[in-house]
Amino acid sequence: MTPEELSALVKTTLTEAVAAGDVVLDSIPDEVRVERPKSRDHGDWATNIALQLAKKAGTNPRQLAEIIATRLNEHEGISAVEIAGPGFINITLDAAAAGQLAQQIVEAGDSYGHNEALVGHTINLEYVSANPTGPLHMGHTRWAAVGDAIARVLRASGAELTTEYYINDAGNQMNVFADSVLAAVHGEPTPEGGYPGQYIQDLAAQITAERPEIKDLPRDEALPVVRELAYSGQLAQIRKTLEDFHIAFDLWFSEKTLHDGGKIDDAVATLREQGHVYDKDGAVFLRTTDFGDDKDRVLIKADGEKTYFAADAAYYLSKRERGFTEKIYLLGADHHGYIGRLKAIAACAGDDPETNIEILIGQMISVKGARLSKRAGNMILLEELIEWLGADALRYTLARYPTDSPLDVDPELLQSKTNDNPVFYVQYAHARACNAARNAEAHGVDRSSFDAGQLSHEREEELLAHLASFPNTVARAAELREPHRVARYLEDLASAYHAWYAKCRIAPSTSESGETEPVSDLHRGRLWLNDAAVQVLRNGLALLGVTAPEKM
RNA sequence: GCCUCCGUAGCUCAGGGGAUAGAGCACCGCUCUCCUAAAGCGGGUGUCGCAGGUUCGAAUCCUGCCGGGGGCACCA
Repeated sequence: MTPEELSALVKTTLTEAVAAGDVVLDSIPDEVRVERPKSRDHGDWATNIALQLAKKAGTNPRQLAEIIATRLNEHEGISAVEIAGPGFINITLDAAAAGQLAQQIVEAGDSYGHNEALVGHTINLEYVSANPTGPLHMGHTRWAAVGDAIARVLRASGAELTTEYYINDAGNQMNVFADSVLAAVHGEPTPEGGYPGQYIQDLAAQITAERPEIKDLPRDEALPVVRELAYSGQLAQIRKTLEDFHIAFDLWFSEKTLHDGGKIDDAVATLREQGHVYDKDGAVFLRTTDFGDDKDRVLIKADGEKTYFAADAAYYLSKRERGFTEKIYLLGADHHGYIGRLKAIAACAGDDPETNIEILIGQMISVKGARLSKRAGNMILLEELIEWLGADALRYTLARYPTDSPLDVDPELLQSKTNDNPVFYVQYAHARACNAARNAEAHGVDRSSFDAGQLSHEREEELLAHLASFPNTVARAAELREPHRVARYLEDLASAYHAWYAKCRIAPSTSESGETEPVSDLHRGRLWLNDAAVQVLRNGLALLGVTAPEKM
């Protein structure tokens, strides 16, 4: 029996009690929370439902708990129900009812953990969106790892999701970029305010190799060509780095297409119709202060040029037209000033800024002892971090912390192979479990039958309870956009696995006289449980984009 | 000045209004003639920054203060 099934059972019980007139309640909550209590003395699962509803039911919590407990106790699979403290209901399951879960997990396979928490939500998730004027650096890595993990938990929770990378390929910084590369093509120093860094030289060399004639073209003819080649070269390199980080976007959205397609004018017109646009001093403003922004924002400058803000608005409207109910933006802490104006865009467009748009701000990260890149001036590059630390360790570490806390990555820790390095601890549990299964098979243990009641060891109950909590963990991670919960969960699960492994042997043992004990239902049952643990460790790591090695 | 995030064990950090606030590290022991000891088990640690408030109950929610990180553009 899973906690979800138990929760449903408690709810049914409550409904029945109301129908029978034992309890007076206007409404029954949609969801009854069933939790794993901290202390094992408090049973397998506990609910505080009686504490929550006592006042509404016009009774005291213990009395209400008593009514629920009596009815609950009659159900199959429940071995004990106790009322404790102010009115907690503590529930203990039959070993067989708890053990059944192992088989359910194995049968569910990769889909175990998938849930329906976000069914019906059509979500757009935009992240990274680094300018294509340089390589990805450390500032982008956190959102790359966390954003992709969020995407995975959202999908696992039933959301319909599109992930997007917004390419800032219009505007002045592209001209500056092109100027810088062109200067490098001619072997000239970087222009004032241009992009420094060896990568500009590299791009120039690449372009010169492909198109040697560019060097001889007049400047105004060379510039657009260089611009296009440098842009596509840099973007390709960004995509390659993300691929190496095991990240794929559904859509690469070009800002330029907004300009070229007249989408910005359309957006201004739409916002004007909504009554939020005004003209002043020759410029066109959006009255974002109506919705909490600290100042109105310019859409079109007095010189007729469209601002980045105008493109941001047009992009938002594009997302809106494409039918997304929730538009999530992942931004670095340096962009937190954008919250007000982006929310205001949503409000001006007629959306609810509380629900239709979400802006997640990630705090800064640093890496101890990281060497600054020669290639990119003062930056630490994502590609170099991947090469140095490995995609698995990097992704896991970045996804392990809530994004609102600053993070200092310790490379030495990431490379250590002991249990103070969480990614190795979890991966090792998986590899160890795979090895245990191979060993058991070699000793003749098979999966021909499954007797759930065999899994009655204390460590088995503990492991089963952890395995049971996985779907709820995924659902919570998705609802709160907090994938670090999955990582923390995996560490707890790995710990429960190691503890079980130390006490409960899967393969039959050999006595001192050299006789091997016969394979029993206990061995088979444990192999099923081991399979279930392997499955959940793998599924959890997959949500973080981390591999689950079968051997280490 | 305004906005925003943070403050929990010696360190790095978890913690969904619930029971005795938890992990890992560090420190001290113990456990491999059978599955990976890259592991497990035991040992103590707290004015949850401070002060009010909400409630049956607050590390958690609200307000104020103190301390620290980050940010303010007709920039891109």
